[in-house]
Amino acid sequence: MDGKDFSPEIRACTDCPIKHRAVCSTCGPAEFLRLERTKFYRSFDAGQPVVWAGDRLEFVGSVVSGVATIGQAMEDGRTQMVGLLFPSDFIGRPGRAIAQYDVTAVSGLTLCCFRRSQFEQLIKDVPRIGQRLLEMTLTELDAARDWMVILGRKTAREKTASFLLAIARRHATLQHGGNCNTAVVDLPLTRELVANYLGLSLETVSRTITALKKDGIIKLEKSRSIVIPDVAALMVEAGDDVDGGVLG
Amino acid sequence: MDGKDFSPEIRACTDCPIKHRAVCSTCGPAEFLRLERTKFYRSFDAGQPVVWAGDRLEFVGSVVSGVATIGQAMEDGRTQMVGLLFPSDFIGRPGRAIAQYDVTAVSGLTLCCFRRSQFEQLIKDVPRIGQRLLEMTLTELDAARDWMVILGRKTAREKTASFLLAIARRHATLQHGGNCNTAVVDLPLTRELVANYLGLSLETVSRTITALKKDGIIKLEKSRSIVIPDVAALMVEAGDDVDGGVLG
DNA sequence: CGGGGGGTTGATCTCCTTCAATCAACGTGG
DNA sequence: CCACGTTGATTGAAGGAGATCAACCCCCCG
Repeated sequence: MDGKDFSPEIRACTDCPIKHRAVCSTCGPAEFLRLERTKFYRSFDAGQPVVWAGDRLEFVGSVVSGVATIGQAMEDGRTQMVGLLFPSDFIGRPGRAIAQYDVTAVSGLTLCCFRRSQFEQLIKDVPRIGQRLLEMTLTELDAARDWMVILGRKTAREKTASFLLAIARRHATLQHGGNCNTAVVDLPLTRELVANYLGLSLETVSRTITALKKDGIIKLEKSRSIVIPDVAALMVEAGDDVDGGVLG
Repeated sequence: MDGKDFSPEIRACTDCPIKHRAVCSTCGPAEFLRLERTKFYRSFDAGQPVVWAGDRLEFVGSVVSGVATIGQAMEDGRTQMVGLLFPSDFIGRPGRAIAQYDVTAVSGLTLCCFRRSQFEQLIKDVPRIGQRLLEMTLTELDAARDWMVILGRKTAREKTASFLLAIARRHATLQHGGNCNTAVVDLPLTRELVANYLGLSLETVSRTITALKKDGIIKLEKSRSIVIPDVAALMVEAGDDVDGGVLG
């Protein structure tokens, strides 16, 4: 319920950068008109909370730009990240008034929001929106389960490699168009947040990245800008099947 | 694609033990008629695979009775359980032909199934089924995220306590009707499978259960039958907020 | 009686955490 | 322009939680 209340200039849905992937991606012109009447934008500065676990959340929305984290804190201060939100990802849950997790803006963040009650009605009126949300939620569930394998069974090195690959899959600037075996990753997170995601200490993350660098698996341009000269080699480090596919 | 092909006696949906919680719980009499025309039952013995990751899965379905696990294996043999399926839980994903995870029957298992193609049509025709599936999937996603916290940040003792509580929440025979602070849990899983769920070794699970017993937090009737004399005390061990609520 | 699955317990080792110091980059105000 | 404080990152040393290897027990069943 914090965050800046001013809206960026209202944008037409047809110009929206996330229209092909977001929850609204199956909408037609008539439905966009309805969305445009009820949607509103919210922006958050880096570090600002979008909502705390346990608070009421009266809106749902899509990330238009920026990155946010979904996390949970234990009383003694331990924290675990349980999701990472990139543009087109969805925040909030229809049918639930109380947030289950902390959501925090990592970088500057802009959301395209709807009042929860209105969105619930929207789902009833426009089944394809509900279908799209189901599709997205099933994908999220698979991602969460993949993450459970990483958290439960992988070593620090495998965890770190897996993380770099996951970011690469969503964010990478691919080089060498041909085989696409080289990638450049700009980490949106600090070492501490990466550790938080991987269930490690930040020191271990730092050491592991250094080790991967020493072994020639990655190169650091800056501490947040990482070159992967051989994606397949990194996949081996991640302990995944290297089933031929590059950046899955 | 294994499993016994004979069906148990076909059951009327109105007599079905899971009709109040399963994906069909929002259906009316007319919709039940349609389900009854297309549904079929499948049974699996304890230990049998329902489907392997990577295999085609041409049906979706609900657990009618028994328990199944969702898991993933790494090439070197490490495995991590990513879900536990009890009666009324849903298996399979509309829109996906290839299973993402291994599903295995833990005890004798009976599923109420639909051909995937037919179920996809069903969702289009009957929006409330899709809505119910969305609801269930969102709940699963929250459960998966809670599990990520357990896997990433909790100690062996906290993990074990959390697991016992989770089973208690779904399975417990409550005693002392008044305050409901005592519960009896019948573990559906071996120590090995519990370890698999918690991202631990089976030895650590065994030691931790012994330790909890020595500390009076739990009592063992048999190795699979566990008495929780004071649920609140176990919640403290789990490292969760003991926000008053008993068995959430 | 033998065999096997499930469970417990012990000894050792190792990977990761913890605590701590140091460093690099960056901005700010004197 | 340079001291400084701050934030993020790296590196080192020590300790511990849990894995691993291995023995043993218990109970059921053939």
